[in-house]
Amino acid sequence: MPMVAPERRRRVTISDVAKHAGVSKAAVSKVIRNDYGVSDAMRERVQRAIEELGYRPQAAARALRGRAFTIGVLMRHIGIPFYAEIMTGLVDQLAESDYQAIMIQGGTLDKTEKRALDALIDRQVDGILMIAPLVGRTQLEQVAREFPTVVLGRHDRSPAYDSIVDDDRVGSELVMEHLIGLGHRRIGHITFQQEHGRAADQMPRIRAETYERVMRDHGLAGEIAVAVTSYSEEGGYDGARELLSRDPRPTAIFAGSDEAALGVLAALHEAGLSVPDDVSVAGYDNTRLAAHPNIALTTVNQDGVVMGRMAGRLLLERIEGRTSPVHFSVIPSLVVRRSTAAAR
Amino acid sequence: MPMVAPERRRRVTISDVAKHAGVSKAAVSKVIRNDYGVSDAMRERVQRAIEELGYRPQAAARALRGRAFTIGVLMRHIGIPFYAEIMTGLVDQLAESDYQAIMIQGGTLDKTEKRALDALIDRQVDGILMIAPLVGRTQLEQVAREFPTVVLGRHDRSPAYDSIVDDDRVGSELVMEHLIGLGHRRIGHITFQQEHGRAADQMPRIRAETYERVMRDHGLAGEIAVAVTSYSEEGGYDGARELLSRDPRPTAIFAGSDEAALGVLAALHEAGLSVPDDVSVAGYDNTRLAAHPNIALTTVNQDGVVMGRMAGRLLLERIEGRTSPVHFSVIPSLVVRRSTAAAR
DNA sequence: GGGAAAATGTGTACCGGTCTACGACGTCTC
DNA sequence: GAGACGTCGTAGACCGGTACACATTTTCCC
Repeated sequence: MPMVAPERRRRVTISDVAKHAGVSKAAVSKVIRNDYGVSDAMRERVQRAIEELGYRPQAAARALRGRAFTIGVLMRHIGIPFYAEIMTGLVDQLAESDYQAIMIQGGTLDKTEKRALDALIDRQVDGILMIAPLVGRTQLEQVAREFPTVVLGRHDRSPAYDSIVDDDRVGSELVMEHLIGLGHRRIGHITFQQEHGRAADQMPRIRAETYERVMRDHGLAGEIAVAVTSYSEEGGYDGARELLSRDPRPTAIFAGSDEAALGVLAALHEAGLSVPDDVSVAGYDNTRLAAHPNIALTTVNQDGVVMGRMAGRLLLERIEGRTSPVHFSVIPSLVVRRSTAAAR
Repeated sequence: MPMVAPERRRRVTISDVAKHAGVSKAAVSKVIRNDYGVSDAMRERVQRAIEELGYRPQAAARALRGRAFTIGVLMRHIGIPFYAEIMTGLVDQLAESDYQAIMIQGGTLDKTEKRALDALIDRQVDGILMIAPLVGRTQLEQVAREFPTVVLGRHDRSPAYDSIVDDDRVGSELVMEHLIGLGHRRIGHITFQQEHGRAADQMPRIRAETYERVMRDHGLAGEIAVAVTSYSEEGGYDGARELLSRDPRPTAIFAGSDEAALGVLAALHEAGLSVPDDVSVAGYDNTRLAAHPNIALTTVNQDGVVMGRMAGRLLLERIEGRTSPVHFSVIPSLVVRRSTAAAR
């Protein structure tokens, strides 16, 4: 018996459908795209043929002339719970449209992010969602001029793109008023220093400035203590050690992010200090971890799902032709857990 | 002064490059693809033109005839730290090639996963990495027959695709021997019940079976106690409550995943039981959280980075034409932390 | 020096869709 | 009943690359 090669059967194309339905390619195309000038009879006929053959249009071919029906999402890493929330919202919003979201990791270097962004552009995405991108404002605007773009998590507005941000000022105020309300005076803050010469990300700056302003507003200017490290767990750890080395040490620490707050908790644990008895700790982001009983971190919740859904809506609008920019701000809320308590 | 429309300048194409360099399109294409039959002079000349014009080939156009240089990754959700590790390995491996990885979320339903998989296929990816997919084996094989496919985290092998798994048998043995070595006898286990009629995911079954086997091997058949919930935090919580309701209650719990172990910790916390004094807890996966001092979970480490890198390698090989299947197994290791201690 | 073989460059069909232009037909209006 | 107009369907150029066939030149070898 002769060995037959496992025939890699060709994918069904629009021509196959046209032939099967006894109509022209153009007609099938019209039906697919819900274009004007199709009779009910034609629509039904073509749709049955599509059904029978199991036809699915090929995005690459569509992209060449029309749209790819693809939204590209650029993020530093996956694995960040807040990003997952954003995606949930985005996917939910896109579910009713014909668009699909694909994600790509940009990493934490300018170079790798650039490569990832190019990769999206090369793949002819119809719109781009950039989550907390590193890229400079000028290049960002250049991209935005060519493709519908929504930037999430960056405070530098531009008429060229839409932006979605959490109102970090409000969120930081919530934390600070909470701590001060508990009687704390020596409150330390951990912030994130951008690389030199990069104007990109104002978010840590806003949180830090709000911290300082609220301190001053309450006559605590002399107690201001900021550790400049990063928003990572390591950054929180290092920052906490720096703050704890002060004499007298702070009775509360407002970490700029939950990640950093985790590092703070680790440092306190190591130093034999108890939370919240010796030191109160607050974070920002309300990551899933923060809710765990062993962590129970007081933090700020920003609704990632809402942000993601909004991102989807804005992108679809831009794809449909809107050119006037929209800047959307989400009001955060405070989530009080066991990591903060009255000062002693 | 007349208002000039912000001219959306056309993207540079291969023809532009050809014209600029004074050669044919075909020649440029050859240079790009590193094809045979290009002189050094030609190569240099074309490359300079590409440089000068800032040309980048369009993936959609390439895909139509040749390759898209894209690897599609299908995962349930982003936001899972272990997946992030896999991606790190994959991206690292692909960095030296011309391929780019894009990700898509399949969700936890058959229907949404199917849609996501179709979306990848419609986008003409050259290879697919499926991380713990839900899809049935038959359909999986069908996809694999048409596209180079690597499946990660599923134990059902097939000649049609490559698979990468953690050796769950070894990992579970490590945990169990550790607990038994500490003197525990009443050890409970939390496992994940697949939906009815789905043969998909044997992984929880292997962990559970190994648990039972080791118990029996040590003459502890009578102490076997399994809670069937899920691998999520909620599942762990529910499972722990079920196990704790026994009399006498177990002195140790082996949760099938770190996620579930977090839920176990929450339940114990709520019940006023101390870890590890009253109950020892072990997980599986060594997520980043497990390492945090406030959690300090004994768990099994599987090297996601290695798995991701291997996935990349296998995919590239398949794209290059390999058809014989490869099944790769990663040997896990035990990470002992403070959540386990000698039985009292 | 001559013929074969290897190296190099080009022309062009083709991939699978979209979109524009146009023709055929039916309906309405006066 | 003629012209205007709206509706519906089709032909075929086109998007930006790739790949094959082929022409031309160069190299090699005896």
